[in-house]
Amino acid sequence: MARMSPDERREAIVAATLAVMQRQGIAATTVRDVAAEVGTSSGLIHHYVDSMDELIAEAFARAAGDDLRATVEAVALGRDAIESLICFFDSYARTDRDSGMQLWLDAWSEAPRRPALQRISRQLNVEWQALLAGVIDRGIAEGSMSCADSRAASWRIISLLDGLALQAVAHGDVLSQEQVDAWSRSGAELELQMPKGSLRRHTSTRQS
Amino acid sequence: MARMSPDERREAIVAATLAVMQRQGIAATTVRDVAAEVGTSSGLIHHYVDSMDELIAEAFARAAGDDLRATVEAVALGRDAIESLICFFDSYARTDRDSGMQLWLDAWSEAPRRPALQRISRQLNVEWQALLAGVIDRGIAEGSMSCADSRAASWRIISLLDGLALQAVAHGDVLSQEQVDAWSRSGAELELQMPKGSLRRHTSTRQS
DNA sequence: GCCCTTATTGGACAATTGCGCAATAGGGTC
DNA sequence: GACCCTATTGCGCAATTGTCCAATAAGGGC
Repeated sequence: MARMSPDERREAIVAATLAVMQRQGIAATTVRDVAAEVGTSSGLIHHYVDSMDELIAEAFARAAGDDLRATVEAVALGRDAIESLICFFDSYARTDRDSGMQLWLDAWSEAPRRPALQRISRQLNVEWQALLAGVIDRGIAEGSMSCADSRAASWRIISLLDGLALQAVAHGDVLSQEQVDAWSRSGAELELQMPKGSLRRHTSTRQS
Repeated sequence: MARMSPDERREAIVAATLAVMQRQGIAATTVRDVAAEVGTSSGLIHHYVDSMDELIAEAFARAAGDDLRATVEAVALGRDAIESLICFFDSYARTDRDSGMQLWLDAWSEAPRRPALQRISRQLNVEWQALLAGVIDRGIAEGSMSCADSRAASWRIISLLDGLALQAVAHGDVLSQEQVDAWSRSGAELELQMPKGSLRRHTSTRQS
């Protein structure tokens, strides 16, 4: 294989790891599979990475972090809290849930045995909740949303999103993506005492 | 090891498998670990079970099925829908969430690669939703609950429970069991348009 | 064009996996 | 007490795993 600069190579390895993880699951991701995906030998992987755990954690952090950052940027576009919340749901729905949520499931499952993965997933999850809590607080200040406890509300909404997305991945034939998306939004409307339909899809119907 | 009747032995093997699964996670459960837990040789395990996948699926079905049955019985004790729903939450809270939910996470994660496990988890999950939907429909008929779409409501509440329990397992230091329990109940009250506090804990404060 | 750094190779290594099989032994039946 | 069925053993086998390492070659600085 052609010689590459360390930065490029490392990038390629992380990207390949992510691809294998999405295809085969975290538990079934092996050094040799990653090497084959990059198109190099297995020894090269360990030349750039100390251990498999570290590599997996880094690839997960990349994927999940990108999703979060995209949603943070989407939320920032909203002129008021309601628009931000709509952008939040739009961005959340746009991410590739099937592979994205399966990755999260794998991460939660493997976390007790992979400390690096546990740290990353905890941190990102709290950031998701904090992002949502910020929007809710703004909505309360603007008078467009109302709830007894914004921390409880944000955790409940995040949990609802996780739970519903989880069902869609695990039982795709029972619940459709559209149902999950619609139910997520109406659940948030209920939680924040907003008029029905306030959170209806905003962007054009772009589907991954 | 003492010779046992096939039924007893099979029972012991499934029980041991469950113990190992809860201790080490589904992915890290090996034939030899199970054999050591039973106190026999590894060969004996395969004398009773065709494959590891089958054994894992059976052990999971046992554990998760028992939890579901316990809740079904608890719900049956309620004289009206509200009591039944309280019993539902009481029973749900009483189960050992830490190991129970971790088992579910493992199952969802492994499902794509273990057909037997996928079938069981799908079936049980739908039964949970059906159980809750039945209570809600009764509540609507009795006039004590109200919602636009009972199917949507039951899926949302189930998803909320899953999502919150998941957070408690994955981030036990951020969310406490008590918070999760309280937030689950208040979420259901909101969803079903019931007065605040309607679903407060019913049984004596028994904690696992 | 030489040389030294280092990216890259390809296989060795020990540990672990699920599964199979021939041998052993325990217990119920006659 | 002899016998037969089968529960039980303990090891072997092939495949797979993460990790390591000596050898190779590519490419940039002089």
